[in-house]
Amino acid sequence: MSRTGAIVDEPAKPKRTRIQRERRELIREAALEVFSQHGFRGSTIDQIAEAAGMSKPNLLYYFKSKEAIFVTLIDRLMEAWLAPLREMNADGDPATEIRSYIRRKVEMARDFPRESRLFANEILQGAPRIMPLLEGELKDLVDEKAEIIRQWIRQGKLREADPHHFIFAIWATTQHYADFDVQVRAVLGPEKGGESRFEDAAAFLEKLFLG
Amino acid sequence: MSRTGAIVDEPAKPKRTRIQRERRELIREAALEVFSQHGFRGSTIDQIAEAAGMSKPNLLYYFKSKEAIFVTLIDRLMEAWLAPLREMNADGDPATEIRSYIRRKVEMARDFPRESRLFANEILQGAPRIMPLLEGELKDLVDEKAEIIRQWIRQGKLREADPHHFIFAIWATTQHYADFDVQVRAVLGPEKGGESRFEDAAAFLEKLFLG
DNA sequence: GCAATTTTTGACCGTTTGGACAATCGTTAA
DNA sequence: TTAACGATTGTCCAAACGGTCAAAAATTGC
Repeated sequence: MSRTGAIVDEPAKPKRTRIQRERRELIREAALEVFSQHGFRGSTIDQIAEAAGMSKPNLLYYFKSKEAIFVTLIDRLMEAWLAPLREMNADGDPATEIRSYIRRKVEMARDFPRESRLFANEILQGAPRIMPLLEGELKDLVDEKAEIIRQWIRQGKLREADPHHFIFAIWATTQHYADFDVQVRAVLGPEKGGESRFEDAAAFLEKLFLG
Repeated sequence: MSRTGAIVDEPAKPKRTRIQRERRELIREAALEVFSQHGFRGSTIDQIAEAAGMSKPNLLYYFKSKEAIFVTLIDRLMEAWLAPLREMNADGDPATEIRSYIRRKVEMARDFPRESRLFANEILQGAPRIMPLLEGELKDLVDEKAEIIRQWIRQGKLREADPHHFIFAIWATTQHYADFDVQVRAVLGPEKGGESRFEDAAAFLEKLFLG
């Protein structure tokens, strides 16, 4: 009731020093690298510590457990993940809005593949840590945007289609280029698999969803 | 040179008894359940053994290591995985062939989600065990079918689009309903997330790719 | 029925892992 | 200068893990 206030989890007074902020960020970066490659269970604290250039006990001085690192990563990730969809504007031109959304998602697949894989891994394992978020914030956001798309369709500005599955299809196709990158590159081969593959994908997807 | 013949891996003479065949199949089923939920590193031999209703040493009597179980699973999986694409027939009606392919892939997402997740997991981790297959057999198959699609497009039977990315898009969207199932159900909610979601998805995807 | 073979298990082993701890080292501010 | 506090590390531990082994139990072939 008095000073501490919070019976719940997070530290009541983070009050981080400069070094703490820097080191925690350094650890997050290293952990992202390791977790996205090996998954949660497949990664060890030692690996993360080495990638961050510090000893294991030192890392555990900044994060009290492996789980704690993972959770802060997921938290940050979800923010960035929802942002592009949030920006879809009901008052904008439908084709332009959809096109922008696709472009941003492809750019994210290109520029933040580790984040995408981390997210995919979490969902694959049954989303044990973010289930409430999926059923709450995410569902609400999708429902809201689906309604916008439904109106665009009603106005004849977009092709007839189920808005929810429309959004799923954009997610699936764009994230595919991050999550299944090795397969994409293996199949395209050295010639077509160069860095142009993201531009090719974006062009293809625009046509697919708007053409 | 003489009797053994194979310098390579697999046992020259499997010569399995009835019990061995049954038990090995039982173990594969249990391993599929466990691996697809927790990934390779996240699964333990004990978990698999318990799921198969036997002791750990007993399981190791049938498969010499955890890795060995995983490998036979992947092998079987890849066969089933390539089959639908193999069936795409150059002499058939393009729309019908694509429609059938999409339907089969959606059915596989519905009926074999564990296999899909196992595969996704392997690719996510960089496909350490199936890279040669991706660059060889898979690439060849995709190139062959892409050529067929290219001709269909040239004949005006399909919309203009890059055949490789066209195939990727079908993979991504259909497998999404297996790999990201928890997210799909969370977003659709109890009403729309019932078992009809696969039929809805199939209908949506047909329109998307052929409409 | 019995010997040979296959199947099953309890006990065990070395290694890896997440994490705790106390001691040390560095920094800072009075 | 020094006391207080922040940062770092070597050492250690208990649990979990993959896998072995010898011996027991069950099955099979005669």
